[in-house]
Amino acid sequence: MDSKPNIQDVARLADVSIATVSRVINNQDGVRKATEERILKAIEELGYIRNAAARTMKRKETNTIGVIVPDIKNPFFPLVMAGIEQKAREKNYFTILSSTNESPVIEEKIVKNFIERGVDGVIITTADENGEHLKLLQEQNIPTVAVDRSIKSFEVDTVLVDNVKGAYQAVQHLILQGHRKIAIICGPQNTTPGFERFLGYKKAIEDYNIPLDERLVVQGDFGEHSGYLATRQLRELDERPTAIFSSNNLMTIGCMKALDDLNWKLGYEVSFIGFDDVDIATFLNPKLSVVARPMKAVGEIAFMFLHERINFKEALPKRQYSLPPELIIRHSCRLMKK
Amino acid sequence: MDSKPNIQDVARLADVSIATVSRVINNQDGVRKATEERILKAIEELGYIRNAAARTMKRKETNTIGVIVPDIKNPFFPLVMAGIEQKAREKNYFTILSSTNESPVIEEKIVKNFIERGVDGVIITTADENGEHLKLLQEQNIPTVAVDRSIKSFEVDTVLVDNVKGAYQAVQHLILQGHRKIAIICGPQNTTPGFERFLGYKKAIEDYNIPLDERLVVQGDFGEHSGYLATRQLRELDERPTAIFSSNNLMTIGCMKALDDLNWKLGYEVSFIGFDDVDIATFLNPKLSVVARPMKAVGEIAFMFLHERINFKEALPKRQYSLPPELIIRHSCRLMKK
DNA sequence: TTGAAAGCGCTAACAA
DNA sequence: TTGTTAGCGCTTTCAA
Repeated sequence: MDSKPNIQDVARLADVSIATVSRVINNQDGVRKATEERILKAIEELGYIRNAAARTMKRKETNTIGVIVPDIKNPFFPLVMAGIEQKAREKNYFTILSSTNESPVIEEKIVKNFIERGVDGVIITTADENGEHLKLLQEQNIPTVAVDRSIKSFEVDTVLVDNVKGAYQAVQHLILQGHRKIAIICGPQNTTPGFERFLGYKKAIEDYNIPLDERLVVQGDFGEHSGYLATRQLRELDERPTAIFSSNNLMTIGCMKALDDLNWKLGYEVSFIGFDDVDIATFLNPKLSVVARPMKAVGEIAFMFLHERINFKEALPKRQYSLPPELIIRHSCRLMKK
Repeated sequence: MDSKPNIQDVARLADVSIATVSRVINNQDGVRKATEERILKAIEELGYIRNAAARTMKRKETNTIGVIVPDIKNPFFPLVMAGIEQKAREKNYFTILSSTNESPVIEEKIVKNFIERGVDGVIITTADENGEHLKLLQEQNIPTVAVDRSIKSFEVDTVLVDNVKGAYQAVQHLILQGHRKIAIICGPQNTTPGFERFLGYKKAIEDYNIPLDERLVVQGDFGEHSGYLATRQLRELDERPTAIFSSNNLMTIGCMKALDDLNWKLGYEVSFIGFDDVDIATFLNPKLSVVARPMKAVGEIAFMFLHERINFKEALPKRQYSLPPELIIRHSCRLMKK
């Protein structure tokens, strides 16, 4: 067991040719039982493990998919990942995950590295939807699925949650409670989720004949701190909103911290609803109403798409799947007293 | 651009030998400027990307480390991962992550797959500390670092947080507030964190001459639901505890849900302190006191250990690093009224 | 400064 | 049922 044993060593020990050993380690038939056992024994004895690099060189496939997320610390992604991994495991695929820290530069490096490694496909939530830095995927003809954020510069299969509908429902709920001064903490408008959720907000107030008040529209960056700042800004207004809609989980957390610091009474002085369910939702008093997304299902469908794309490459037209969000009513939206 | 271009295609187009191309793509010198530019141009034109499999075959190293965690959905791990990734990126290593779902069987498969791929090392929080299923790592002489949970069956570098100390401080804090009926929600006793935190608990009450009351020791499995159940069980006691110490983050969450359901007033009727800081800690009322762990530092040190081990293999003795936890006092532990 | 060529460990086509 | 052999795409040694 000096340096790593290879297929040669096994063949020699079992007194057969390497071709026969190859058959055994690949579970092909056409090997006499006794021979197989001898080989298995040799493998065991030497502690032989097949070299994936060499195998890949011949086979041109790795049975591995790469997953790229912008921020592993955002709980949304581990949940999506769990869905991907489960389905992948069923189909005998391996999954490798990398996080870009929201940096397109790092993202590009990761993509390149994944391609070098010959992943059979990639699932990505990009740090920059314009997607120029992802052209490699297209050029190299790598099956790709976009999740949560779409890619502008070329066509890919995409799995999204219906952001417009989710935001609409949330805001509608507020309106039906009698609110008219409804603020929105927006995500970045150059991202699909940020833009579409704002769209849903606008659509809802429009449908109910509420004029859009620019002062109630505050920009955030999907980060916790921006939610905090936005909330403080809203509090400064002469005419304060009676309700707030936050566009994502992290900003919701920031918003709650601000509410607490400002002593702005959740549910009483200001109603609240957020996009994305969060851990803290049921621990607050009152409990937070939210629009929840089916993260695991997102991951599962993303993998199914990718798997089909890997196996039929050109044949399929590009698809987009939009999952319905779910409105979860708890107690943070109160009826407006007239 | 029919099938993927290789080094041959580049060489042909640039009218040089493949050796020269190889020099360029590996940034070696000894290539005339003009030649280099011609090659670069050819690479660009063809969209050439070097094949990692072929490269690995020659080089015998991948500049990649594998990370194995038991549950990607537990926020502890993404945070550790962030620390690993950051340091790895600095040293030009790539990181691939897989989650085992707490299954030693899946874990063994992942380990094997990582070895097949020739990872230069692995960082692992194992699903089964006895570690028989990890012998491969040892046999194949793969540099390995254990994180958070140790491995019994062979020696590895290990990075832990000082569980005994953390639990001791937490329980001591309770004692100094005048509590004597202090319950513990334990983790599995066959895991290092579960066992050691119980040890810290015992040590603390012993030091302060409080007899161990078996009824106040409830077993959990580190999962949320077990924390919930444990809390209900404690509530049933004739002599209820005046304080609870929970051994990890998920059980803390379960415990909080139970407190709420049982209408058992946190801080007033029962004091609480938990191992691990949690998102919800500062949103509860009163805010939760906890023992926090430096997750990112854990990841960083784990990578540093691994990196040294990769570069000096045999030379180093096995090391164990124990990080100090931090006691964060908020408001969930109240002074006992005499 | 450049090129020729050996060979890394494996799979698969073909032959026996 | 088993063996021989030609590469897969690259790095690296040696020679020019």
